[in-house]
Amino acid sequence: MNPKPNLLTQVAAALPGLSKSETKVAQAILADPEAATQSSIANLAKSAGVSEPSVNRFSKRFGAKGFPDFKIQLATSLVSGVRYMSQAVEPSDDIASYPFKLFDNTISALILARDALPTEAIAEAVNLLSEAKRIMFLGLGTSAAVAKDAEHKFFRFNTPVTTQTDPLMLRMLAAGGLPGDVFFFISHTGRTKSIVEAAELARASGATVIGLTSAKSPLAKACDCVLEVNVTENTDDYLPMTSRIVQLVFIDTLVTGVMLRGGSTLVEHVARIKDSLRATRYPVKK
Amino acid sequence: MNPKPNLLTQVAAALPGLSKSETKVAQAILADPEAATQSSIANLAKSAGVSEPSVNRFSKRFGAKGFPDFKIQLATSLVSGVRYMSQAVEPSDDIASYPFKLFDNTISALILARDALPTEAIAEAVNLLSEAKRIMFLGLGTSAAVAKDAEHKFFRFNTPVTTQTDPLMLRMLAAGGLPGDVFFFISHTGRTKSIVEAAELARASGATVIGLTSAKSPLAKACDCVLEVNVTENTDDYLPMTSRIVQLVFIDTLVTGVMLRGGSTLVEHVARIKDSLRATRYPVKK
DNA sequence: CACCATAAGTAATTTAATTACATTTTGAAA
DNA sequence: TTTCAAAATGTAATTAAATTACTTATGGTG
Repeated sequence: MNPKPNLLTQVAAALPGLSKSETKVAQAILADPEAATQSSIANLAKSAGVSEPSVNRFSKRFGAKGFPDFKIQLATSLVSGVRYMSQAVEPSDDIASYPFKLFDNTISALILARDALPTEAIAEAVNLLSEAKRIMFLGLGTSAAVAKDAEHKFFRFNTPVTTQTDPLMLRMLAAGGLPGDVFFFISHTGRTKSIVEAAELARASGATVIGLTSAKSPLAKACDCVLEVNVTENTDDYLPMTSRIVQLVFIDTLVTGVMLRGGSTLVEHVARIKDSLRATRYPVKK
Repeated sequence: MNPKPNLLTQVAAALPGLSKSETKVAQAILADPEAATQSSIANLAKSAGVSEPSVNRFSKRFGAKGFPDFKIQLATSLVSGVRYMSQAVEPSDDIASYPFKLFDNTISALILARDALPTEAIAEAVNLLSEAKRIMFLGLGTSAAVAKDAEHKFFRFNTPVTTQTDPLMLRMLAAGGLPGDVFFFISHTGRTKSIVEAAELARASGATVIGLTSAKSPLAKACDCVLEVNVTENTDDYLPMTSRIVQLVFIDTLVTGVMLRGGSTLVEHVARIKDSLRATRYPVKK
């Protein structure tokens, strides 16, 4: 549950300290780990040129209950990743477990999101954003931080971009939308009244409305283009965590899409802006 | 590329078409896949309430050579992975590749960060934050969004919390620090002058200074407690992306740590605050 | 060079998994 | 509703795999 250094790495690292026949076993495993997970103890013993108990002892040395257990651990370590569907944080968790659970949960959420990416919608959103005369990123609460991040990234392009969290300003902004404006609404639930109403106003005003939200939500219904993020937060007692991370990677995706679409001209423009920050930092000494 | 037929998913998907005892086996596996990879065929048969050959037949139905082979495939599927060290986005990338690259890069960064988590520093930061009389989250640029997110989460606790991005205000705030104040600085590079100077001022004023930054940076040197985030951005031509995601998961970790430390009292407090938001949303219709 | 400690192997034993076969259940047709 | 065949499941025997107990070999040290 805690730091689980890759078993294969561990075997490689332990090599120098191993005895003669254990070295043979280690080499046989390292030579073809995939095959090792498939073979019987007899098989592996033979291909390593040692006896079966040697393989068994080898397995135990690496913390396994026996050879079959070792094979399972090995199989697991061959995939660089995370335990799927890790559990929610519980009151009994301590420093050795909850940070890892949080990372694992986040990673799992990203993997799920990646496996269900709405590429067409992304492509469309990139087009809309690239051609926008003006962009508004709008979110409240947790999503306000996401909107701010989006603003910060899009600010580097040539298009005017703003965020707004005051609900009254939001309404006025939306009501005053014009063709060419892109209103980008961010809401995990897609049910926040001010946001949904603003989206409806914006749409009625003739502007383009994009939503980064969950499918079939009221907000989704009010949008021209919906970027569906379906994340099941498994943290009822605690705070929502993973959804905004997925939202942010969506923002990254859009930024990248706009950059790619803009070509070298835009890349240079952004580079110039980035350079302007150099003077604000202490230089890295060689 | 993307869709990996996850064995666990396959089992879940096949459920409706399974026979009575196969369903039992499937349910037993789905109930605790982790345990299934550890148990013998007899064990699993017992906990599913079926005979051993049923389990064996079940295994074969899912394409395994036998039960041990099934266990290995299952163990593998419990780890959902990413191609380790995926590449940077290139101008030649299109909609079918760059979104996946971005997700993969982010996931890889999180995996690396998880494998190098500074647990002691996290524990210390949790203690400091839990006991703070006042907390300031301070970051500029991209990190401002992270600070905002942190503010939003810590706002739900009992402790006063603020953010600030105006460099002059920052200086004044830092200079006016008092014992019991916690200044939490966020900076990927750890070299932003205003931030480093503010950290030094805050420290001199007697407040506690925590830094979420990269190791050995000027900012790190000015802190009482450093949360090291070492992310190598592999996006020189494009924009920094992954570091702030890792920072955010660190924030999540700290929030969770404070919650756990606060116990049920704090959990209830936060739940009450969360409830207050209900009225702002359209209800979910049944 | 004798001794102990460690390493490795052999063979017996135990445990686990599979197969062959018997029994039960199910569902369709008479 | 009865009957029968096909599918599903279980029982028990068999085979395969892994482990343990024990023996032999190796290497370093007094």
